[in-house]
Amino acid sequence: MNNKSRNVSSSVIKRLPRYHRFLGDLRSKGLDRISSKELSNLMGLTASQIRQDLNCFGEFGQQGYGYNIELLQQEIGKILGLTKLKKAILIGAGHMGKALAMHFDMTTKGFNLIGIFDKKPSLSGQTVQNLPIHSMDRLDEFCRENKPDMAILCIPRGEAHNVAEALVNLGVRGFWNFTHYDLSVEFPDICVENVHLSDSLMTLCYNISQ
Amino acid sequence: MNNKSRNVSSSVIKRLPRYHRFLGDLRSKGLDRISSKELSNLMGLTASQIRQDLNCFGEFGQQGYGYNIELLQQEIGKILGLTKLKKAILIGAGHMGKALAMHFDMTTKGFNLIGIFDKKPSLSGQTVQNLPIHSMDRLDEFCRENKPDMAILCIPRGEAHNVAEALVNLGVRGFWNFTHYDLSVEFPDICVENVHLSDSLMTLCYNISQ
DNA sequence: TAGATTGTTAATCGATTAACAATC
DNA sequence: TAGATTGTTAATCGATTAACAATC
Repeated sequence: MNNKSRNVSSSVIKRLPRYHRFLGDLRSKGLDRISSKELSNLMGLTASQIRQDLNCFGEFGQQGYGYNIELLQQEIGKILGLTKLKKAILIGAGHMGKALAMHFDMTTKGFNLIGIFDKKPSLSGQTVQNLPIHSMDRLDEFCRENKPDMAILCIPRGEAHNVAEALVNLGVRGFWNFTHYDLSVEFPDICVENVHLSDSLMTLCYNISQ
Repeated sequence: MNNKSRNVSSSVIKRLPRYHRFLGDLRSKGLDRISSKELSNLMGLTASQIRQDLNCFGEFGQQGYGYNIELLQQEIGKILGLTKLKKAILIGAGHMGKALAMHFDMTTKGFNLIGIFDKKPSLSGQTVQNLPIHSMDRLDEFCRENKPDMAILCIPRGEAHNVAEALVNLGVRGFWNFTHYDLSVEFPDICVENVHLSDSLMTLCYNISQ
């Protein structure tokens, strides 16, 4: 990785996946190069911002030419860490959990799903995407053996605290958090990415109401 | 509604649902009042920010006392527009769509789900939460009759553009967008709230990789 | 070479934090 | 009244945009 400076602001980081996606689109259209100006028009940003963002990590362009699309996408992938797959487990195999396990390709986003857990005994033994659903009793043993890096929390809010605490103690360093529980206040050193659907829908509600 | 000034920044708006949630928690613990200082500790913010945020909309506190929890939650609910239910339709009844329709209470977030559509003929006639799944052929007629305000897009990315365009022409003013397609560039006047799961997971990947 | 476009510095804008008078 | 805490103004900080010299 090519980080110039260590601390890149989270505003910049959150734009990287979107750059990655747009560059992928351009690539699949068979295009080779693009200027920051053209890309900015496409994405609804300023060219300045794109250049600033990229320069947090290195010099990927060429004066007078622009950026090589394939190269730039690969570089952003490397920066994001997509190339080195990390191990993820899913806690909670309800509708949301199953939907993620079955229809969401995590391997192109840096993760390998290696285990699924649910506290409901009736689910134990079922398989989703060739992975058996384990009982929660086996979580401890499984984590000690397989050392997952990240856990996807698709459980009711009331269970989030205890499950998260157990997982942190078992070495899990990040959560993809679908519960309505705020893990980041409690575990400031752990990486948490929240998918707070309620918050998102309420924000939409506000905007539509205006 | 009590908006002092018209244009409240989106940074502020995006914090409102979280305030609403924390106030609900406090309420369910039977508490009556809280100061901005106490709330800031709980939420991991500064007291200043909380007071600044709230003062975009009115004066809800009392010097020397703090804020009445129940009252403040209600006020924030009103500001967000949760009290007046808007009509939503769901496009795409795959795993994600079904999970939302079955396990996500939209009525507490300002929306009423009034229709479900899927292009797959085999799903037509099935019901989810007492709502029949309609064929996409019926979308036009349904919208003219029922005038939905918002559409939840749980469809493949390739279909997003056409479906969204049709819905905008039918009067839909907002999208809860689960596709990996950027609607906001194309429809700048329409409210779009994106749930880009891929982007979210990649961001987590970056943070874990550091 | 001339034109285009980068990388980077400087200027602007907006958001967060600090401070404090007003007041319950 | 004295203590607490708001609402609000001023100061700071960070992020975005503009400008331009460097250079392909």
